[in-house]
Amino acid sequence: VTAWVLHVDLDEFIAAVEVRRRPELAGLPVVVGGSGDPTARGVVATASYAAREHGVGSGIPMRRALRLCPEAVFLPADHPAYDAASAEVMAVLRATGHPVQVLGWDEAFLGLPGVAAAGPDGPERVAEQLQRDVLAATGLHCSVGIGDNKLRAKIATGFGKPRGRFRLTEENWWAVMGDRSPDALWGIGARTARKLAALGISTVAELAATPAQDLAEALGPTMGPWYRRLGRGVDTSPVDPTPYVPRGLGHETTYPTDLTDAAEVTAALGVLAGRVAADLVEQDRWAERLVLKVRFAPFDTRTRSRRLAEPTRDEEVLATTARGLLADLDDARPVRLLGIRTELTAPPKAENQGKDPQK
DNA sequence: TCTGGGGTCCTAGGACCC
DNA sequence: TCTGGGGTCCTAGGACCC
Repeated sequence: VTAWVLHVDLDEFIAAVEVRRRPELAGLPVVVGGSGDPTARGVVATASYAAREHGVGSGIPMRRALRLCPEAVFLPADHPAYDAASAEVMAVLRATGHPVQVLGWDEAFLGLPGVAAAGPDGPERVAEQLQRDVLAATGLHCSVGIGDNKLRAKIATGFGKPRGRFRLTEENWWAVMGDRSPDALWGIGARTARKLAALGISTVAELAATPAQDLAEALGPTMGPWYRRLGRGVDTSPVDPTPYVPRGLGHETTYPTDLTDAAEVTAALGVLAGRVAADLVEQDRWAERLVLKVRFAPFDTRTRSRRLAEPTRDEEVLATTARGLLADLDDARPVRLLGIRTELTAPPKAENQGKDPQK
């Protein structure tokens, strides 16, 4: 039985990885995103804390980041470097022997059985040791949320940043969360918060007190009741250490300048199909459905999808299918973005995993 | 807000079948 | 056919997260 859940989240992960290999950047405003050129199209992936003091944050356009903080060091995203650093961190977490559920490059849940947290200081001791171990092994700082379930642990982390810990349980849930806006919850964003506000629900406590049926009618039979559970901090899902198996795979590109020529668009779809096919081969997976995404200038986005006649990883089949879907749109406006995503067939049964998929 | 790229899951309407 | 009800699949789009 799991007594506690820890949520480990690296502090300014991408910026920290860049600073780690270029120590002269320590303490400076560092902004990573897009091509690294702050005058080109792209948004900020991560900003160092020094850059955040100028108002630069994840998701804002690089051009705006340049205006807010002209002295910042701008760098392109280097995915292989972040993959490698992430693997170092996850290895430290797994070395504890506790189940680890990876959420992304820089986050994971750990399940602590009762005995591991039975000491006089509870799970804080385990969290502190983890922070020391991660720092010693990787040079990276992290924050840890401590909860009686995954939802509360995940939310708690934000209150512990940077380099700290915070405990959020049934006991202090209402004191900490009750008066906050519902979008403080993991799973409720700006759009849903606005819909809730229109229903007269503007705090977590009000959300928790709303009958599930009212929420189901307004927000859907699955989502409505789920939002109510979020409001109460209820989450029964286990820490699941099963290795992640992707269900889809794709690539998309926002072009430096809009594509206006049909031949250019045709060629660009060929490039995307080639990247997707290469990944399918590399990961030994098969596509059974293809989704074409087109963003016409200035920002009107359409998708068209088609089930493939048979599972494929053939570049030409993907390109031809995507071009056919584009032709169906019958729209000659300039193109800002093209994307090809595939949905994958179930992977071949792993033989020596020792995992029971039913469990 | 001149607005990235990689994902996941849910919803709703229509087709199709019995 | 002036057509009931239920189930499943397909497709487009929405919302969220890192």
